[in-house]
Amino acid sequence: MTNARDKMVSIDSSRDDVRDAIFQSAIELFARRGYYATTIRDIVEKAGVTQPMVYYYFGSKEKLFISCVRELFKKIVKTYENIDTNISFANYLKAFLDVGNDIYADSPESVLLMVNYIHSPEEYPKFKNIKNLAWKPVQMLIDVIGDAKDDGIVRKDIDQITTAIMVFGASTMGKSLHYINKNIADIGFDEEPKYFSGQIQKIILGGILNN
Amino acid sequence: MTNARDKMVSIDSSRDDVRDAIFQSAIELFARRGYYATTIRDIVEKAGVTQPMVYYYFGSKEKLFISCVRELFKKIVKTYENIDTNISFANYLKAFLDVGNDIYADSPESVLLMVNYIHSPEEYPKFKNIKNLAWKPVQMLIDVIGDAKDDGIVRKDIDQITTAIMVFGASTMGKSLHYINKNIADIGFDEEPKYFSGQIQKIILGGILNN
Amino acid sequence: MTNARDKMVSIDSSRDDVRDAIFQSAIELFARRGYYATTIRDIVEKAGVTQPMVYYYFGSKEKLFISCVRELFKKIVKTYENIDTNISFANYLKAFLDVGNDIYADSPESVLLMVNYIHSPEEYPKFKNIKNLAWKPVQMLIDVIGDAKDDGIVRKDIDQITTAIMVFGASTMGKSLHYINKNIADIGFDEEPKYFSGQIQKIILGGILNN
Amino acid sequence: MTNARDKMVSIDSSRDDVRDAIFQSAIELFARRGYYATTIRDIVEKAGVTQPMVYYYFGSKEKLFISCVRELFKKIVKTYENIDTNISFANYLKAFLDVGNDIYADSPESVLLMVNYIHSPEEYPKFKNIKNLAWKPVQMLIDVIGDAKDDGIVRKDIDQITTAIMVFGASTMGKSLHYINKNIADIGFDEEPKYFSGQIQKIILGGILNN
DNA sequence: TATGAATGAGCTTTCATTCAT
DNA sequence: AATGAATGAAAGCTCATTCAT
Repeated sequence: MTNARDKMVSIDSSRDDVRDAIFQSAIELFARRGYYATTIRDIVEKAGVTQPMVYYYFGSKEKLFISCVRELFKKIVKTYENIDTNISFANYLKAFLDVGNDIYADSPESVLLMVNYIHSPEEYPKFKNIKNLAWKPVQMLIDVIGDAKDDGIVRKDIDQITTAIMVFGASTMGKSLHYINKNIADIGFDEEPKYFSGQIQKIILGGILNN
Repeated sequence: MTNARDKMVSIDSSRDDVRDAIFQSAIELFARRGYYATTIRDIVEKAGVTQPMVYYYFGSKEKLFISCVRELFKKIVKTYENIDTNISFANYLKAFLDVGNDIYADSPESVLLMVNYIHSPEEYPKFKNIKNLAWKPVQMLIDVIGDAKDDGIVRKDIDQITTAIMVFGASTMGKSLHYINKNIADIGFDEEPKYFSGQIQKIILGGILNN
Repeated sequence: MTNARDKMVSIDSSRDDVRDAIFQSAIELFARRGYYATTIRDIVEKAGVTQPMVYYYFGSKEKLFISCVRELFKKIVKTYENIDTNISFANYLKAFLDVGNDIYADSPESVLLMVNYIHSPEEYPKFKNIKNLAWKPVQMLIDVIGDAKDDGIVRKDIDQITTAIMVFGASTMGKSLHYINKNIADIGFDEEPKYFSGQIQKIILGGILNN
Repeated sequence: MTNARDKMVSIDSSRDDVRDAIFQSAIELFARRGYYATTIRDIVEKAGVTQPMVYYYFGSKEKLFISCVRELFKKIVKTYENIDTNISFANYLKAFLDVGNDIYADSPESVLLMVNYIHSPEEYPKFKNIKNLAWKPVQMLIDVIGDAKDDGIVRKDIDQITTAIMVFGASTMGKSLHYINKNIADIGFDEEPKYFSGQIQKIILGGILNN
C-alpha cells in the first residue's frame, strides 16, 4: 500500500504537519465560532498538538487568526483573478458565481470566515488591513459591471455597487445557510449553492441588461 | 422632602432606568462586538450601573442576550407584519424595503445584530429557538413572491427563495456596510440605504416580473 | 476579653482586611525574593485570599509592587523628615541612625525592599519614578553634612556624598545581614543594628570632624 | 578544502566561542536583571546561539548561574588574595580599595552581581554554598583590621566588622550607583569609583587609627 | 433595589527543559 | 557539537457569577 516514494513524500510533507494541523483546526473553529469564542485550547485539542506549538509557529492567537484569514483571502482573491476578463459580461458573471461555488466546495470554512469577517464591525478591530483583501472580489465585480455599462451592455440607470452587492451578498448568504443547515442546525434553507447561483444569474441579467 | 407619590414615581422610573440602560448598552455592544467579545463589565460600565444589576434584571449574560435579541426581533417582525398585504407585489416589495430602512434608521444596531446572528453558525449555539424569529421577514417575503408567482405576476422559472435572499441579503449587507463606514472604519461603501433599496427594487422587478 | 467596643473597632478596621493581608504578604515576599521570583499565587496563598482580589484592589502585579514600595518609602521618608534639624551635627547623625534602627525594628522588610530596590539596575525598569523617594534619606544626610561643612564643624576636604553613602551603605548593609542571618541562613554577621550604628557614629565623627 | 588541522582549530575555538558567548551574556544579564528576570532565551539571543547549547555546556539555568557566580567570585577573591600582606595597614586599605576599582574597571557586572547576590535574601535559595566566596574579601579585611588592632595601630574600641562593612559597603554601593548612572538611568550619583575610594580611605583612617 | 466584595474556572502566554536527528 | 521542534508546568490575568448587607 505504501511504497518508498510515498514514504518520502510523506516525510517531506510531514515537515509542517503540526503547523498545518493547527492552521486547519483554527480555520474551522474561527469560521464556526468566531474569534473570541474560539480558545487556543480548542484549537490544539482539535489539532492534536500542545499549546506552546501555537506560539512557536504563529506567535499569538491574534497572529494565528490573521495568518488564517490572510492566507484564505489571498487564495480566494487569486482564484477570482484567474477569471479571464476577455469574455462576455454574462459569461463573466457566470464564471464569478462558479468560482464562488468552487471555493465553497473546496473550503466551506473560508466562505464562512469571509462573511463573518465582513459583517463584524468591531470584533476584529486590529485586523483592518485585511479588509481590502476581503472586499477585493466585490470590487472586481463592480469594475466589470461598470465596464459593461460603458459598453452599453448594462443599462445606464443601474448602479454597479448595488448590483455587485446583490450578487455577492446573495451567493455568500446562500452558502452560509447551506453550511449551517448541513453541519450545525436545520434552518430550512438547504438549496445547493449551484442552484442559487443559477437563479442569481438569471435574475440579475434580466434586471440589468439593456433591452 | 419626598412624598409618597414622588417615591413611587422615582422608584418606578428608576427601575426602568436601570433595566433600560443595561438593555440599550447590551444591544449596542452585542451588535458591534458580538456575544463573546462583549463582557458584562463593558455593558455595566457603558450603562453606568453595577454588575449584579444585570443578574437582578436578566438572570445571566445569556438570558440578557436572548432578551435583547428576542425583543428586537419581535419588534422587527411586528413591523414587517404591519405591511398591508392587499397591495400590488411591486408596492409590497417597495414597502418591505422601506420598512427595513425605517428599522435601520430607528435602531441601526438591531439590523447589525440580526445580520450577525444569521451568519454565526455556532457562536450562539444555545439560542437556536430565536432562529425562527430572525428568519421570519425573509419567510414572509418568500411567501409573497410565491403568491405573485401563482398570480402570474412573477415568472414561473424564478425561485422565490433565491429572490428573497437577494433582496434581504443585499439590503442588510448594504446597511451593515453603511454602519461600519459611518461609525467604525472607512471601507469605501457608504451609500445611503435608501439609494440601495431603490436600486434593488428596480433590478429585482426587472429580473423577475413577467413580460 | 473582647467587649462591644473592640468588636466595633474590629468591624471598622476589617473593612480592608483583604487588602491589608495582600499588602503585607506582598511586602514580605517582594522583600525576600524580589519582584520576579514572587508570584501572585505565592502572595494570595500567604494572605489567605483568592487571586482576583489582587486585581480588584491593586489592578496588576506591577501596580501592587509600586503600591507597596511607594507606601513604604513614603513612610520611611516621613520618619526621617521628622528629625529635628535644629540640633548639633553629631546628634543629627545619631538621630539619623536611630531612625534607621526604628524603621528596621518596626518593619524589617521595608529596609530589605529599599536596599534591593536601590541595587537592582534593571529589575524594575518601569519603576524609575520611585527612585527619588528611595534616595531621599541619603539626600537629606548629604545636605546636613554639607551644612556642617559650611559651619566649620566638618572638615572642608571631606566629601559629603561619600560620607553619606558610608553611613547609609553600612547601616543598611548591617541590617540586611542581620535579617538574613536571623531569618534565612547563618552567614556569620549577626550583630544587632544598634551595635553597628554606634560604631558607625564613632568612626564617622572621628573621621570627618574638625580637630 | 578544510584540512585536519583547520578542523581541530575551528572545533576548538568554536567550542570555546559558544561557551564563552553564553557565559558572557549570562553574566551581564544576571547582573543587570537578576536571576529570575533573566530567561534562557534572553541569554541565547544575546549570545547568538541556540537554547540547547546552554544545556549542553552548563546543564541547567541554575548551574549556569552558579558557574557564572563562582567563576567571577573566585577571580575576585584571588585578586584580593594577591595583595601583599606585609605592608602597612594604611597601604593595605588603599590596596584593598584599588583592587576593588580594578575589578570594577575590568568587569563592572561582576561587582553588580556580587552586590545583588549579597543583598538578596531568598532570590537564590539554592546557591548558599557560594555565600562563603562572596563574603571572603570582607572577611579578609576584617582580619587585617583585627591584626592592626592587635598591633596597636587601630584603636581598641573600634569594631573591625563594622569598619570592614563601612569600607566594603560604601565602595560597592558607590560602584553600583556609578554603573546605574552610566548605563541605565540618571540617578544623580555619578562620581568615579576612584574618587569615592580616596575619600573612604581618608575618613576611615581618620576615624579608626590611634592618636 | 442596589452594592462592594468575593470566587472558581478558565483564558492567553511563557518558562525551563528535552527529544530526535 | 549543534539544531528545530516539542512539552509539562506554571505564570499573570479576566471572566461570568454570587454573596452579604
